[in-house]
Amino acid sequence: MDNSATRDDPFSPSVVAYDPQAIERKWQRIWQERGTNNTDLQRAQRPFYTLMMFPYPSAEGLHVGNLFAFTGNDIYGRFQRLMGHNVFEPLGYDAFGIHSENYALKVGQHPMDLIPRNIANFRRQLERAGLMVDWRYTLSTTEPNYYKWTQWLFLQLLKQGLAYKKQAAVNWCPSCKTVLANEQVVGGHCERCGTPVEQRLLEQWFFRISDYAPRLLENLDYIDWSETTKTAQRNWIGRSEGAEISFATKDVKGGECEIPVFTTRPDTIYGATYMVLAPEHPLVEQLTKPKEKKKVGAYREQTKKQDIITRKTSTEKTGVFTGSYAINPATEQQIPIWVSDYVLMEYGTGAIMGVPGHDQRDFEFASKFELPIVRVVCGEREDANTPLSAAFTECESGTLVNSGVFDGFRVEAAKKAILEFLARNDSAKPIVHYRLHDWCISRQRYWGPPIPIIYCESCGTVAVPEKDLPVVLPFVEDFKPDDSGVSPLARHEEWYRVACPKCGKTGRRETDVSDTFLDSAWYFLRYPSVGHDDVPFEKTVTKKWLPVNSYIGGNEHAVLHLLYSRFITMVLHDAGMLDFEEPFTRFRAHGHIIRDGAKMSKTHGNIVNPDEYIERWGADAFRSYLMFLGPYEQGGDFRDQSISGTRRFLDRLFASVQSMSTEGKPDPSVMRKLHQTIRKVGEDVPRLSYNTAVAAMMEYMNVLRKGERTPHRDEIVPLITLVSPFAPHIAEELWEQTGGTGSVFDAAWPRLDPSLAAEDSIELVVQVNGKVRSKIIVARDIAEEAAVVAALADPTVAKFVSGAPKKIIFVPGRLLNIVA
RNA sequence: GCUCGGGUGGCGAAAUUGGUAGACGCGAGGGACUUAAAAUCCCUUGGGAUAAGAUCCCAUGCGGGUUCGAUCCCCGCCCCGAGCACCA
Repeated sequence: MDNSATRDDPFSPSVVAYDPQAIERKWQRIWQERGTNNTDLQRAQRPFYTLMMFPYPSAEGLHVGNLFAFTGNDIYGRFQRLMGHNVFEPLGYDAFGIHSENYALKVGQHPMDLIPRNIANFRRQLERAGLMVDWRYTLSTTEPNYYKWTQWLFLQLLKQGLAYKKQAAVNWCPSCKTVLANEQVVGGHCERCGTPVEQRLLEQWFFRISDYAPRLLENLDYIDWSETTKTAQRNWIGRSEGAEISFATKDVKGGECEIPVFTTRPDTIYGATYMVLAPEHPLVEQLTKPKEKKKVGAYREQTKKQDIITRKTSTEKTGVFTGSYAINPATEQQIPIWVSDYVLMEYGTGAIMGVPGHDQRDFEFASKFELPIVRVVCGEREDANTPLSAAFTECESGTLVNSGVFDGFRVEAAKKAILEFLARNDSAKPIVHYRLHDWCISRQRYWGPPIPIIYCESCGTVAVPEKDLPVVLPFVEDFKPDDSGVSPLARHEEWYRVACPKCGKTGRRETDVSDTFLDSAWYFLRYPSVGHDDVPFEKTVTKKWLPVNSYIGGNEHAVLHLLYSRFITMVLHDAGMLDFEEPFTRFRAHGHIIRDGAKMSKTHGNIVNPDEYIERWGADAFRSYLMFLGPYEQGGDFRDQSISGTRRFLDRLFASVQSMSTEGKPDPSVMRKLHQTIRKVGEDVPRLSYNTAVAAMMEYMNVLRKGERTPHRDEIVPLITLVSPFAPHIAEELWEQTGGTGSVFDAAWPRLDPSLAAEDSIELVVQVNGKVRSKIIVARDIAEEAAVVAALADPTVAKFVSGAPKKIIFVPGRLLNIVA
């Protein structure tokens, strides 16, 4: 749109048209000069901390997805400020990690050069978007005075016994000879060269998040979070109640041996016709009979080679027999012990009882290797004697068969009874398992905070003393991962060769860096304490500002980032450093925007560059459009054409203020609509119904201008405040023009007068047999009898009613239904 | 396969979750202003019957059900999106 014609029109010099570029520049300058967006953290009376997910500063610049997220947060924050809170709205950069590193590799530049440039560009774009960010408290995870405390955090976990080292598999590309992150593995193949990915075992650092599984799960019941996010976390934590049952066996040397298995279906024990161990199970070695050694050994080698993803997704069952047998504690029969990769070492005990009749995976395995399939549960409409063609997994309708004394028990009762029966000789106990496994924080990479550990020949693993932090990530020219399987830092002896802090002998630094998710697991604690260089988070300021009051972000972080943040907060709470254990009081997941029906991507060529749109339409119109295009929590479809709608709305708002009258009195019916709008917007914004809030304001604008009337000052001034969270620049300008003092954001939200908002007559819907036949205007508080009389007086209603009505349904103030 | 979203005009979407289906916006059509165009302003805009703005019928992915009344609740399907994925 080009409004230069109107602006320069010599025939209407008195009319000043809305010029977003000029207004936005002006107010961004004023905000900066006056410190409008700054929050006095010490003196704040009603602190309110709004948090948005900090972006990864990519070289491409700000994505509309970022802006969609930030604008939604900003509106919420600005609204809270208008409601009288001292709002703190910080923003920083999540600049470490594989993303940045890969991009740097691709363009052949160093991340240490690249990142500051990207951050500067982001900062410029973010300021143009008109966010109420207090930039004095910004941070980047790549700054040594930030990651110093990330390393400190690692040391705290180490101290608590929550950090430990173990062997774990990583993705390995044999062609590129490098460790791959999960996102670099596409369908089991290396993203870059297409070679099938293998597993490699490396010593890595882990955090015991699984110790916190019960608490991470239980607290979900009381925190005010989007249900979708809570559900995702519940599934990820994956609590299952079941039993651990021991199967007795003899090892190759004839010694007694017990193999515990985990099952959620102890009721099906009579149908356990074989047993399976994970290939990595420690007992495989001693259970494999000499003549099976070769086969089993080869199978274990083969599964080790397979990459993690194809192993987990292949449907064809494979496996080998060990030659040994175990005793089913219920039937006391011998059952063969197999090894198969469909059993995972990470879950349960790494061993299962095979119940092919009632588990589809076991059914497939048993069918393939011709193991006996016994039915022990029967559905209501089933014949217990017909052979199974698939596993019968229904629980509710099942009754036990072929299960000795338990025949006839219902599944739920049988679970309990069989468990009690087995517990008598200690071969079973009830147990709860979680699928959440420990958090691997080691990365064999360059672009991250070095893990603060020194390995000493005589002292072993030694923590870097806190006074020596940060362990600064050195600038190295060759940061590309290589075939060594360890971090590029391991090529720099001058860096890793250090004296042991304990004994002074030669030591070697840990050369792995930590996971980016560790950087982001505590950044919200840091913001209010930026500037306190001697502590990670300062005591009084933390007490005042945390936990975070409002956090709005994408659900793609529902499990990783949000769960890790909760875990870290709990750990710090337990260490006595925080007095709360949940970091985010309220969390809302926003949706995602697509464009012209497709996800935005380079290949589709439908990426929106915010700069161009802000240039063309103004930040205010662009922000408002992003909020208007669909329900915020669901996202929506971005269409270029539609932006003109929100822009026109702002044009009209601007024009109406220029031409408003200050004489006479406001129209009572317009004032009624105004108060209805104040109510509607005030209700919609807190629940993130931004699209309907904008619609309500547009509707009011239509009322204001209906029949080319000139709006009165009192009718329009409150609308400026309603619009301000969405379109802050134009609101400030109009606030100033209408004689407001200071910033509109330091004024108050318009006071709602419910009596002014109330209608005295209403449109009552009249139905006959549930079909709308008429609408009659009646007093708001009309009684049922009077309403029936009025309705029957209406000829179209009367037409459908013959004789006395059978029934009357009356919804006061709304609807009357006559059942004839 | 499992879990969570979602399916409503030409399009993005509303409907205070059992009470007027389609608010608001885009687009489209018509008109005013203009030499003209753009911009702006006004009117129309789910489909059908009808001389009609009166009135009636049909319509919220499909098929049933509950109810005076269903976009909303229940049962059985189909499609789209996102995430998880051999978790015993």
